[in-house]
Amino acid sequence: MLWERAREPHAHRWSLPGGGLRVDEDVETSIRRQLAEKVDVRQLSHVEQLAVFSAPDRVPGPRVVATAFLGLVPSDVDPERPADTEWHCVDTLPPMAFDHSSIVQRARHRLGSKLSYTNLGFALAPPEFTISLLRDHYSAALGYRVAATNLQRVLSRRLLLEPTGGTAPTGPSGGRPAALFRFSAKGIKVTDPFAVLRPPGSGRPAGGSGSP
Amino acid sequence: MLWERAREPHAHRWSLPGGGLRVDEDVETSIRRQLAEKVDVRQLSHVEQLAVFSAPDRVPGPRVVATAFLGLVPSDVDPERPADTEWHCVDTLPPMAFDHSSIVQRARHRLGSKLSYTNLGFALAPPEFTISLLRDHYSAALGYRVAATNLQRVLSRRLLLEPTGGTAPTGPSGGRPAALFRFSAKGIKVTDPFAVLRPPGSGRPAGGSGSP
DNA sequence: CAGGTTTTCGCCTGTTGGTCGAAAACGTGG
DNA sequence: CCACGTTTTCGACCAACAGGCGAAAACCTG
Repeated sequence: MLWERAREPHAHRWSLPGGGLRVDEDVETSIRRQLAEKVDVRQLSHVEQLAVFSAPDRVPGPRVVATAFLGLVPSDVDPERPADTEWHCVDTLPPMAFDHSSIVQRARHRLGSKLSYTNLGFALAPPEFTISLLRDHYSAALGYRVAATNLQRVLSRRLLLEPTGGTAPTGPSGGRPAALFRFSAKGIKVTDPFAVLRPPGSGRPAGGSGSP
Repeated sequence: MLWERAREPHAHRWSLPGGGLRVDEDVETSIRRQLAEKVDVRQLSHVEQLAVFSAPDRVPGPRVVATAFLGLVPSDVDPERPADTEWHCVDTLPPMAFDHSSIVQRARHRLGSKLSYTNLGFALAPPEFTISLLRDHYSAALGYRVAATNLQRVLSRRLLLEPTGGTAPTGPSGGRPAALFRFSAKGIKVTDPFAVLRPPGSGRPAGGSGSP
């Protein structure tokens, strides 16, 4: 979500929402306050620090150091917003102000990396969703098509998918109605990658069928 | 590596190296400059942004926002350093100044997370090393014992291990001399987790043995 | 009710990683 | 100089995991 700058510098170019840090708030409080001036922050399903951008010449004039955040909103909500802000596709970005273009690139990269190893995918989906919707989100974020079969199996194994029993309304061209799922709170909370080198005891001893 | 503060506030408490950002440098340049006042920065094998710490009261007096970094040094080097600095074990830290204790915790967590999914392990090892040494480093950083067999297989599959042909001197209690390896530059450079949901084409089609 | 569409499920395959045991290569002490 | 302990290395086995169909299920339209 970008907004179009009205004043110099970089007038009429698109910009990420943000602003100055006050003396009595930390950076996360600040970014939520900045965002609240544009949209309803309660819709935010995920917020995390991305990185500090601090090149001396990244902004003309006095020195400005930026702490960039990655924020996600479920795909079914379109928060009320002022006239100068608009949603943009990350693949077709307009000319952007300052170094905001590289910030977006970094955010996209981070999202893709974390998607398949964490629960972050659920931050993109509404409370109840179909596997197909989830598949579309994953495909878009990762840049390649993922199979619905694998997605469901992987997430089910981690006890993250819980069927609601309901089914989604069928599409305009027919087809079997998709089952609805929700994010199971009893599932594994994953904010870090799973370890490839696991602790001992997570495997099974080989049953020695026994050559003599 | 910590240094003992001589002056108030928090005199005689241990502190992470750091200092103010100059107007003509970015944060990474700055942290390298700060560190250069203590040790030989050329020994640093890895440097990455960790997080911003910005609680309004994290430092008494005027507001200070910190960008924390994670820096690694190979285990065989012990850089020259002034008298007021010292290496400490992360499990037994002394009373620390400001919020530096939580910064260290965060860094330790990050190291463990990234270790098994990236090439970061090599930043901890000397140019030539044995599998046992690598195993010890991984075990220490992850907090549990990893098997040398698995470690070697996992890293070999990623084409990261390259035998030098030499062997390490045998220990005081005998034992087979360990083969030496080096980090292969032709291996896969991994800074992000491997994707669990892989792109299509990475699996193999099922050979239909064919029920009628 | 025949055709098209979308979802769902089962089965197969290749790969990965944990475990274990045996063999190899070294030092030491009797 | 040879049995013994020690450490590393290698091969084999097994379970879990993830990708790839293809058939069946469930819905709509005409």
